[in-house]
Amino acid sequence: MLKEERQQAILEKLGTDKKVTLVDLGQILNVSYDSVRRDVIELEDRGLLKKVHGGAIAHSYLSMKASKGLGIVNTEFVTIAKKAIKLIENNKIILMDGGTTNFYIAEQLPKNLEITIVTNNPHLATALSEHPKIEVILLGGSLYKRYQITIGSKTIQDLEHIQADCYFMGTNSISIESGLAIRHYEESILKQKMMSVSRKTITCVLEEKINREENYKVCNFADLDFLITSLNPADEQLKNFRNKGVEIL
Amino acid sequence: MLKEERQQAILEKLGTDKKVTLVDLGQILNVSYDSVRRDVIELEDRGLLKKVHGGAIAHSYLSMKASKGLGIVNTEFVTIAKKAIKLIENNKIILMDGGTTNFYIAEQLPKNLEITIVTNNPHLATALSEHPKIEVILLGGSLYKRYQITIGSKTIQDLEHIQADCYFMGTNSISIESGLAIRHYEESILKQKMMSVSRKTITCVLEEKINREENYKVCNFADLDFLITSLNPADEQLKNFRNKGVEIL
DNA sequence: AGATATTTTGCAAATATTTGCACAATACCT
DNA sequence: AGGTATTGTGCAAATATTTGCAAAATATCT
Repeated sequence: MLKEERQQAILEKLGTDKKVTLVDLGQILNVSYDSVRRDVIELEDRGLLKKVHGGAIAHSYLSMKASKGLGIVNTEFVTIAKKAIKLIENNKIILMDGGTTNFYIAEQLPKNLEITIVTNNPHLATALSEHPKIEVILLGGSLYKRYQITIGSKTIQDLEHIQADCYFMGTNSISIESGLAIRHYEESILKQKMMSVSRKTITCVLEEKINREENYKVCNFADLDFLITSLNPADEQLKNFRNKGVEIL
Repeated sequence: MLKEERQQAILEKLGTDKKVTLVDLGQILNVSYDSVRRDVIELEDRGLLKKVHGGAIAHSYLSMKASKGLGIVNTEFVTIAKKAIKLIENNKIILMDGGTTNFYIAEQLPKNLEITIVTNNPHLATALSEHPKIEVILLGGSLYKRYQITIGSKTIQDLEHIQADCYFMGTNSISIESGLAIRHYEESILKQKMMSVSRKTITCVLEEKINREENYKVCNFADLDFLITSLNPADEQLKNFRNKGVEIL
């Protein structure tokens, strides 16, 4: 029995049952416990299920899809999150601001990761309650309702005392000429501050945001350390971004 | 049965019933009392429910949302919120901390009220997005997952620059002898700080919390300015609290 | 095709987690 | 106040996981 065949079967099983134990899987598929365990680990790495002690359970969005019949998972998020998570190591201090992509990455972080996440996004903060080992620091300030983040001089002041290892910056647009830019002035200032207190800056962008331009510039493209997209780093669309001292993943 | 499966079942049960006893859970899920007990503790640590003596109840914010949907709201909350809202005037700066009662009051605030709410409760902050005229300031700090509030020296530091008109303090217990006390040390210190930066302190307590005692004292009863309960101010239960310089509503 | 790498698989010992139980301490109820 | 129920702890058995290793299967190269 091929590995892919097994893994497909595991996902199908989870699609109907929502949960399986590794022992069951081993018997059903007629392979060793170890093999199914390794399969499950691989599938978890790809973000296709959630591994738990003794078995696996369907990912919320998979069961969503099955039960409610809505929402095709944006595979872009899955790809981006997987790449992003590779950059995160134990005991690091990670800065994350608002945006859907960051929220998704945070949710997908491995449960055993022991890191500190500093964020100005209260939704992201409370969502991380699911991760017992992650310490969450919420940045204070005025709540900007439209984007559901805190903002303003208080938020910037909170950052004074922080030295983060890396900063996952959400962005609305990225281009070679205009760099990274967003739609809100105060937020652009805040992002600059966040960059300045972080050793590395990483941005994860959806395809639709590449080569777009917005009003308030945050930084030049070359100021980044990593660019993560759902595309293959060799993709044509990323041609202009190469050889600028930014690692493309 | 997988641990996660059990925990999910517990949350689902709570979603519909609002409360469960550990004994019931053990029988329904067909596992030992100890296991469900440990599950409930874990879930509480993640802020997903509230553990009570002998069982668990749905977490404030979840149960609040769920019960509103069903049109069932604890009438105590309604009574308390009406009294509390009378104390709030336009252009005031209001400090509110964690707790179900404050959450309910915040949700019930008139939509045309133009005030600023300062809070260390991210759920309350984001819920106020529904109120376009209310400015929301979120206090930063470490997120204490169990109670879903920010806490610690950062939070206290954020308060340094604030002078509030009134502070709605959540509490776990109130009695004449022991004053107001709660279960968590750091939070008790924070509440003291909040009192010190507010002109008036108001506490809203459910009937069940009257004459109870907890571990960490926040202040004496007489240090309050207003006490709000669902009872008639002339009620027998409040007898001891009269003539102490605290206005009872 | 045949030889050589690479990946996959199953196994076993060392670790770690989960679970149920006992018992003392505490909280609750009438 | 006293009896019962509930908690917090420590413990030991049962289960799971990790890791290294070697055999089998598969892919790669000349």
